[in-house]
Amino acid sequence: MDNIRKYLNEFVTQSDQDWEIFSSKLVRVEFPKKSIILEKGKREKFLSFIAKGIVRFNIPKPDYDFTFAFAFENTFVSGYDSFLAKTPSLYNIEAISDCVLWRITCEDLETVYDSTQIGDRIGRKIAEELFLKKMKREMSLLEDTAKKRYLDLMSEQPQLIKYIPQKYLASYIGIRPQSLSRIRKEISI
Amino acid sequence: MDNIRKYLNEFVTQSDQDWEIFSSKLVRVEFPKKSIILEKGKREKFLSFIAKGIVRFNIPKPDYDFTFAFAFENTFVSGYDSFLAKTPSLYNIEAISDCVLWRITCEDLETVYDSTQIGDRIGRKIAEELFLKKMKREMSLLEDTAKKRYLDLMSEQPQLIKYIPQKYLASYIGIRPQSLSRIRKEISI
DNA sequence: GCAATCAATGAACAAATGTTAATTAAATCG
DNA sequence: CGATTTAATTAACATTTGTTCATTGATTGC
Repeated sequence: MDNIRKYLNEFVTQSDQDWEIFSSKLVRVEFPKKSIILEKGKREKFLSFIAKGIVRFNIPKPDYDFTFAFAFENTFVSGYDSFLAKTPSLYNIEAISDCVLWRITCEDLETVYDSTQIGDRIGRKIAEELFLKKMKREMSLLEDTAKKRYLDLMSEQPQLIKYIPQKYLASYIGIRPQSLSRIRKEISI
Repeated sequence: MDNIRKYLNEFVTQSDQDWEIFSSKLVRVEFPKKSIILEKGKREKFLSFIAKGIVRFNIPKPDYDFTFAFAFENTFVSGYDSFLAKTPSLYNIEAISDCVLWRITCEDLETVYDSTQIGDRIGRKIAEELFLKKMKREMSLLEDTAKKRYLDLMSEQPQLIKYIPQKYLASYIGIRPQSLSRIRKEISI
């Protein structure tokens, strides 16, 4: 749990008391590789901190499985839209590798928001952080070619390329696996 | 200013006292069509509510002008990344039509965050709202064709098509103006 | 370890979008 | 209004990505 506090401290300093209120709600859960952490159609009930592992956000479709995002160790993950709007999730969240999560329920988080000085601020900072990430991604999706997105991903997260199957990477980049193969071939030449 | 309070009330009910603290900081500013509200390279100092008009987010480039987002009446607008991280803005914000904004400075907003019960909650809700929008957009950019994005935009915001030059719409959709012309031609047939 | 399954590659052709350049239409400004 | 500038359209060709299908490579589970 120390990592969670460390992560939060980058955003905002909390009193020991507030941290106690928050951390007492956290529950440790393990998910084996390929298990589904959040199922499409169900409502997200948790905000989770990834202590170990990698997850993907995906929409299973008749023709193919659409992966649009990843989340990595030492970050928060949630079906945030479902969580916030209390609507059924539009996507799955799936463990790519064996994962360890620390989770807090929606209701408990509301309690934290209401009963601590700092709850809303943490929530604000997390939402702000998520927004900035999506904004960068929006620009990349509009401006860059698939090849550039792949090269960027390689240089920014080289270790991930090893653990994430290429078909998921391809989907994330916005192309088909065959096209990613083609790009990889070009690059290596 | 009533519209601002109305907008905020959809997120969170505020006490009259909190509203007074917040609204007393708001300053009305007009921007004529084509004027620059936030200049690339400068730091965003305001959170603004659009009382009237439409703005676009753009990056001016040697070869062409890249528009990646719009903001409309009765929503908040800001160079939020620059605002939050206190870094130079990566883009311009420009008035597409004559605009009326109500602005609060970064510093005043911090004061509101610190001196009201509700400041962080408003900030959280705004950031959450922005994040959800970007998430929907991410999926659309990955999944949909340019034609589908154009048709969606037409059905969701039909009035906008009238006011926003097509070259900006094309950029927003992720294609060149020539390609948008081609798509429009196909559709009308 | 082997069979079965799934992932990655490769090639040929189709579809979508980009690029360039010319033409027409619309907006702006005196 | 008329002249000038800017925006939108069109067309021809180039490039990128998608689609289909076959083949090879890697994993999984018994």
